[in-house]
Amino acid sequence: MTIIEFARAIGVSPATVSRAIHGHGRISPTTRNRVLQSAQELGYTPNLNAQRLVAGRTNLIVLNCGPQPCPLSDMFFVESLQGIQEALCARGYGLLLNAPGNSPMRWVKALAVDGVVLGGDPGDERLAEEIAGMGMPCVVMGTRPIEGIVGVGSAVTGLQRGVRQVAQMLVECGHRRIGFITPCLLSEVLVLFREELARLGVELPTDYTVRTGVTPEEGASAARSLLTRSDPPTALFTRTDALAFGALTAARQLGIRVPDQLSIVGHDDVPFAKLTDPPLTTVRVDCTTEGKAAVDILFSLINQPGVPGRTEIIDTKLVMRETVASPQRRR
Amino acid sequence: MTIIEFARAIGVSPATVSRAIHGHGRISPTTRNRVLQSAQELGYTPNLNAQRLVAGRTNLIVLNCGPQPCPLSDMFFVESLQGIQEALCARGYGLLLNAPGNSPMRWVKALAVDGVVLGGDPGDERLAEEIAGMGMPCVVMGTRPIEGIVGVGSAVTGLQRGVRQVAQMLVECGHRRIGFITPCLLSEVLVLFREELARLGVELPTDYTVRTGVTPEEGASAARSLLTRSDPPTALFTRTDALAFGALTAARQLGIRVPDQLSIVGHDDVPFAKLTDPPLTTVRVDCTTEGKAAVDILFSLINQPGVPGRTEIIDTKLVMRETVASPQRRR
DNA sequence: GTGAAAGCGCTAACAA
DNA sequence: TTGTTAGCGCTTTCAC
Repeated sequence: MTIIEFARAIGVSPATVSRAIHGHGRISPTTRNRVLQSAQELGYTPNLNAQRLVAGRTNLIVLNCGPQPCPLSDMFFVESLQGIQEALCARGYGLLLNAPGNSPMRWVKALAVDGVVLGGDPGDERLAEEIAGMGMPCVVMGTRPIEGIVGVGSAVTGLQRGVRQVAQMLVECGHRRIGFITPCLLSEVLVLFREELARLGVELPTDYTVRTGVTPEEGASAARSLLTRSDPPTALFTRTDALAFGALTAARQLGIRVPDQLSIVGHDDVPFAKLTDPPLTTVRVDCTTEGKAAVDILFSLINQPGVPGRTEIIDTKLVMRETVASPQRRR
Repeated sequence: MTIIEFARAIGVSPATVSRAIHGHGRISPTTRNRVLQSAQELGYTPNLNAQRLVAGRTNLIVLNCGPQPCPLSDMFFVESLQGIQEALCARGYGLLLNAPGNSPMRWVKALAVDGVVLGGDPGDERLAEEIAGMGMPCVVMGTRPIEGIVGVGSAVTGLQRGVRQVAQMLVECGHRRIGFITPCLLSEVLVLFREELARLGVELPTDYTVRTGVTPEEGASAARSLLTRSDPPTALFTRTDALAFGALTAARQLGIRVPDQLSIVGHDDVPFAKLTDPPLTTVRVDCTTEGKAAVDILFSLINQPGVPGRTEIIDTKLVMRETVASPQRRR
């Protein structure tokens, strides 16, 4: 049913119907109520596409997520989604999910959305500029903000707090020989960790850091190489929980008790982290808040175009569970 | 830039531009190429909202997912998404994600989508009828199909195969006293499992089945209650992997070696199932295929309205890992 | 093979 | 307070 048919059916003009539905424009409460009730009864709902065409707004946001599947980013993805949907919902907005591998520019160019959230992949920087260049607001998530560009905001994870807390906690517990395992070539977490340890007077030698893959198996072998040294570390910090799972396995196989003889700390707090045996002490990344912040920033950009978006940093934090204790002599 | 501005800029009529872009209608290859190239150069893209208004089609599907967050359905959700996006993408369609807690009718009534995929929650049956009643095609996922309704199709997980395989495999291994743990009041899996065991001549007594919560902790205590009996089961089958994780922990705490002294089989094959120690033997649910099937069925409904949609059943299957062995005497 | 013009369903400026 | 009407940007008959 179109607005004309509906208006005719209840004996008013289309304009009156529109006014009744939107609430603005002068209209008598009586008419308004009558129209609203009739709409209910006759099941009239405005055609969203027509509304969008005339309004030049879609009340839609597109989320661009990286090339899935990756078990890790999957988790981050789902959690972000919670926050994004919540914030969107509160404003009557809908969420379009861009297909992995496709460019979100498709939606931007066709004016099919009012803004875009970039999930935080390498390459997002260039993408953000391009999007903003077309006058479409955009916000990046992930780990490194984009600043100073008109129409681009950032809601990112601040890795520093959690990593510092790990360093402090480990040192306070009495650990001095600490190992670090990462899948990255250049790990920001490693840099921060080493920095903070140094500040606390503890050195993290290069040969106590090992670079490996992303699977637990690879984490296990990395841990093994560290733990079978003549002067093994008393604690292990891994860049991801998956690697920590492997470390846990390696320790068990070597007959090293966790946490008594070896402390292990993961990073990311994936759902399974609390299910390991013992439950993994790790660093929580609050993607839900990050998603919510991203949308909040996006809306401030939508409502006030022409300015650089702000940057919000969501700090990580240490979650104490049961894989850390003061070091004891092995054997 | 509108089609009129663009057409004027390159010295043709809007109609010609439209024909060039869509490829149908009579148009000379020369003009077509010229228009296409100019569009590229000048950056003209048709306004999607206008296209949708005039076409009466949106090239958009809405996915309705249940009330999140639930760690389990989250996994299913992400996996389904892969299949859904893939199938959608292949047809040039986009995906709208309905916010949890909101009714997808919002999009249906406003003609903002061409079809809907229901994630598979209780209540979907009524919803499906309502949606189809408005002439909008719809497909349910999940575990129980909806059949015989015009405009409604189903792509569901068939639990039977995997469960049968578990029963057969366990019995073949020599297990006769088998325990079952579930969070459900009425578990279809339990029914199927008991049935198949009976067929194989093995009884599953009521007091070897325990109903508990969804967390691993609850799984652990359920397992403990079974394992501390005077005649404990030699194998445990749990309705979910999370419960199996708990069973694994319980066994370890009781000093029972898995799989030598106790076999454990989970269900769902969540990502972490392969990360347990030892890796969990479980039943795989192929949500990606299910999502893909759902979209395929939805499109057949979109292209041929007025008929009941077909039902596709995606069978589960046993994934052998390392938590099952032939039973040995404990102690 | 190409252009002119009518409408898709809605909103908002303007009239009444 | 309400109705009339001119677009929003596009596609698609229908002439040419």
